[in-house]
Amino acid sequence: MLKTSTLCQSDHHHDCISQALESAEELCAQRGVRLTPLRKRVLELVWQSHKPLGAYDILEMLSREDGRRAAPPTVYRGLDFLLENGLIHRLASLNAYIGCSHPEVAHEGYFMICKQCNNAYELAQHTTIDTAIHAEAKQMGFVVETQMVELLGTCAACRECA
Amino acid sequence: MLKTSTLCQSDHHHDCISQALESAEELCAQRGVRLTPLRKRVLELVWQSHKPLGAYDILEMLSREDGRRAAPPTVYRGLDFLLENGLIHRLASLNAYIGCSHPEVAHEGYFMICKQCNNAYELAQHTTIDTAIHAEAKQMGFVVETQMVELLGTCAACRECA
DNA sequence: AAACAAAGAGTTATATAATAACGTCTCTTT
DNA sequence: AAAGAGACGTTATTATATAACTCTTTGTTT
Repeated sequence: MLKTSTLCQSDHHHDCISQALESAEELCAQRGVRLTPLRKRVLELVWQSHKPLGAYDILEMLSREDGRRAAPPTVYRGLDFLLENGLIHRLASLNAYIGCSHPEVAHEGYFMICKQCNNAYELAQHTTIDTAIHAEAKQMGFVVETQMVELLGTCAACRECA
Repeated sequence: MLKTSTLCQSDHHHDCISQALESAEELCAQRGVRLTPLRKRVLELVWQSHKPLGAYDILEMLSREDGRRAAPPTVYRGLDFLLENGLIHRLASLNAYIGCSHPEVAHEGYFMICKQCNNAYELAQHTTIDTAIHAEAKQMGFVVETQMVELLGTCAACRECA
C-alpha cells in the first residue's frame, strides 16, 4: 500500500494507537485488572496525539464524543487507573499526560519536551541518567522511590526547520 | 554560647535565613534590581523552613503578619521576581517553592525530596547527572533549556529514625 | 436464582494553584 | 508640573484536581 508523506504520520499514529491499545489489553488481562470502555477511551485519546494532553482537554473530547458534558472525576479516574498500571505517564511540568511507550516494565519516565512542537520524547531506561541519579542518591544516603526528569528545550526536527 | 540540641536546628535556620537574605541583597544590588520589602519578606518566609512551601501557605503567613487578607497576586509577584533572579526554585512535583542555596550562579535545581520529613535537598551542580543528561540530549539532537529533576524518596536521617 | 459485596462510574460541590485586568501610588526623568 | 515606569492592591476568573455521595454493574456466595 502506497503512502504519501502527508499520510505517513497519521498512519504512524494509527499504528501507535492500535499497538498501544492492544498491549494495554494484554497487560490488563495478565494483571487481572479491567480495561473498561471508559479507561480504554481515555487511553486512546491520550495516544491520539504524541503531545502531552491536559486532563481537561481529554474531558472536552469525551464530552464531544458523548454529546453530554462529562465531569472531571470521570477523566481523573481513568487517568489514575492508567497511571497506576503504567500505561501513561504524567508530566508534572505541564500538568499533562502522555502514553507510555513500553508499559510492560515498570519504570520512571524521562522526557524531553520540545517547546516549539510540544512533542514529548520518552527516553529509554537504564540510561546513564538513571545510573548517575542513583549514584548521587547513594552518596547522600537517599533512597529514591519516584523520579521526575523532564527536560524542556528544542527537538532536532524543530531545530532543522528553524 | 551553649546550644542545646533542640535549639541547634533553629539556630541553624536562623543562620541560613540571614545569610540568604544578605546575599540576596548583594545580588540584587549588583544586578540593579529592587529587593523590595515585600519580596524580601517572601524570601524570608520561604527560607524559614527547609521544606518547600506552597504559594498559598506563604499567602497565609503574610496575611497573619499584616492582619489583613493578602491576595494571590501579591505572593505570586514576589515569587516570580525571586524565581527570575534565581533566589528560589520551584518544585513542579509539589507546586512548591524553596530557597536556592547558591543563587550567585544561574543553574538548574536538582532536588531530593523526602516523603517523610518533607525536606528538599538541593544537589550541587556539575554532577554526573548533569553530564548524563546532556550526553543523552546530544545523542537525540535535543537542545536542553530547562531541566526539572526531582527525586522523591526517603532521606538518610529519616531512614535512621525508622 | 437470590443476596450480597465490591468495583466502576455519574453527579454535585469544593479545594487548590495560578493568572488577567484594572486602578493607584511613588519615583524618576523631562 | 507632566509623562512614564515599576511595584503593589484589588476583584474576578481560569486551570487543575479531589471529596463525598449516589446508583449501577459485575462478580461472588449462598
